[in-house]
Amino acid sequence: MATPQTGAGDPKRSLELLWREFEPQSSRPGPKPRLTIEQIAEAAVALADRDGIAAVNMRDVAAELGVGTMTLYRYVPGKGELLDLMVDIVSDPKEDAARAAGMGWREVLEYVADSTLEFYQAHPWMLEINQRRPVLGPGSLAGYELALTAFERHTIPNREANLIVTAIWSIVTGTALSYMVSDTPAEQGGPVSTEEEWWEAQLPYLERAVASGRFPALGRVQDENAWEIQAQEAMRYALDTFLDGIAARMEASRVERPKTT
Amino acid sequence: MATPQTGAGDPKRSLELLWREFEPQSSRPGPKPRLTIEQIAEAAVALADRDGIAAVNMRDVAAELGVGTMTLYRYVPGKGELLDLMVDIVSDPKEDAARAAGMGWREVLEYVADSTLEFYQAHPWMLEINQRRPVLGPGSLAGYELALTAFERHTIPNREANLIVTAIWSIVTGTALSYMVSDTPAEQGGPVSTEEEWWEAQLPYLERAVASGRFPALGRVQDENAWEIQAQEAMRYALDTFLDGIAARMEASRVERPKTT
DNA sequence: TAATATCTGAGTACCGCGTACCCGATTACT
DNA sequence: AGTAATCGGGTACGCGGTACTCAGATATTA
Repeated sequence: MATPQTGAGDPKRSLELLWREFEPQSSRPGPKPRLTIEQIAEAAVALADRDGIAAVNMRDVAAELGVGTMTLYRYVPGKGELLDLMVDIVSDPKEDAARAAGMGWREVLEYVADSTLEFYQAHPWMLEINQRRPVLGPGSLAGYELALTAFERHTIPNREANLIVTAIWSIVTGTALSYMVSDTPAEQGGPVSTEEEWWEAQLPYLERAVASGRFPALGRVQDENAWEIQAQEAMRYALDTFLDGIAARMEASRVERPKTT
Repeated sequence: MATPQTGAGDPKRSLELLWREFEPQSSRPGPKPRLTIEQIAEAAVALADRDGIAAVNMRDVAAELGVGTMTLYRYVPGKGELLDLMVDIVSDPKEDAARAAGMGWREVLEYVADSTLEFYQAHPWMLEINQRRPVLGPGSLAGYELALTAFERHTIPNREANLIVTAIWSIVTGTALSYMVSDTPAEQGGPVSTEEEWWEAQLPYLERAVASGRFPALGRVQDENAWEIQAQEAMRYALDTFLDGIAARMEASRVERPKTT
């Protein structure tokens, strides 16, 4: 568990946990549980939203809920599985899905991209998590489902639809990673706390590097506000350009073999 | 250090470490160092390439070099700074820069994207690392410099050049994240080791989810080889589409205000 | 209603990892 | 030669994940 990553625990147990709706347990002897899995996940998410993913540990999550540390293990197999659960719960677009109904394909994709960026703003710890081995639960599937609805009334090969959705996810996540250098409160105790201080520390070195002449192209980009770019702007630039390319391609194929609507 | 991320250590000390070329130390009393900073970084990189970033710990890196654990701290302030060093060292495009000379802008950008994908194949642990607070050292700057050379002979506003380079980085990194579900040897001891087993475990749940009717669009994408997509293909699709958009934009601006070459 | 099987909550302890501290050995400058 | 700084590396501590364990509570079954 050194690296917070999805699928770090036993994936079978993660899947059982995420899809627990599939196996409603019958009534059993013994006391009723004091907690629910949802409560634990929400407490962990709240902690992560507030202090970053590094602050999420079993002791503190338990303390947040007013129970002993080991009590959590009655509900969740381990920290790895809890992380998968957190990811799936926040990934659920919930009521967003309804809003996308009736939009055109481009509108839906733009809406998905925008709300994903907002999502990263609300849960910056999602950018700290290594997403290899995604554990697909109801939440993630709902998110993918939402993106796919863009092509509901269009004849796009499934394979291409997948490529498009992945591309958009890449664009949004990539720009979020590049520009959301969030100041997680967790590290405010560290030697350099704010983003501003961060760049300030690097400046003298960058200046010397450019002065050395080893980076001529970089040196030419020193003017104006070339570096003052926000996540929203960078994402929209990449997204718009990409969607222009898609639109051109769709237009071309429509001209090739005309089709009603 | 729970989360392996750049800039986790003291950034000032990281910068001093990365830009150590700026301050060549004069001869000092005491024994000659047995190691060099490069050796340590390379040992750590080799370990990460082989077993993933989670396998990189001070004890094992030291053992790899045949020295005591604490000896490393004579050369490197701490693990966080070592990680920044590893990132910067592998980020250096080295001889790639020469090969890009003379290429057209699109060719350069495609070359950068392709070699970045290969880079992730060689160093999959770079995808496991959280890149917030990038510490800019000579290696990363050289990488950025290489991408910027694409616009050397074109009049593109600096701001836009930045947006394009970032977009390409997002596309490559995003698709790598999505499709390079690498089987890091480190976790081969775990309950599910190969990628195949991984998807196999998820399949029954996905089938039940689709069968439930809650994900109609997903259900429609069940045919053919819609899900069999490789990183290379996904990246090229997104990249080509994006570059098409850029080309169209450049063409439009050239028509607007004609310019020689 | 009584018996029983099972579950809950939580303290204790262990292990892996980063690293602070310390000491003897070594070597350049005066 | 004397001095002072540096090098190697052993020891130990703190933090975080979690295995083990057991007393007490409680829903089901007879």
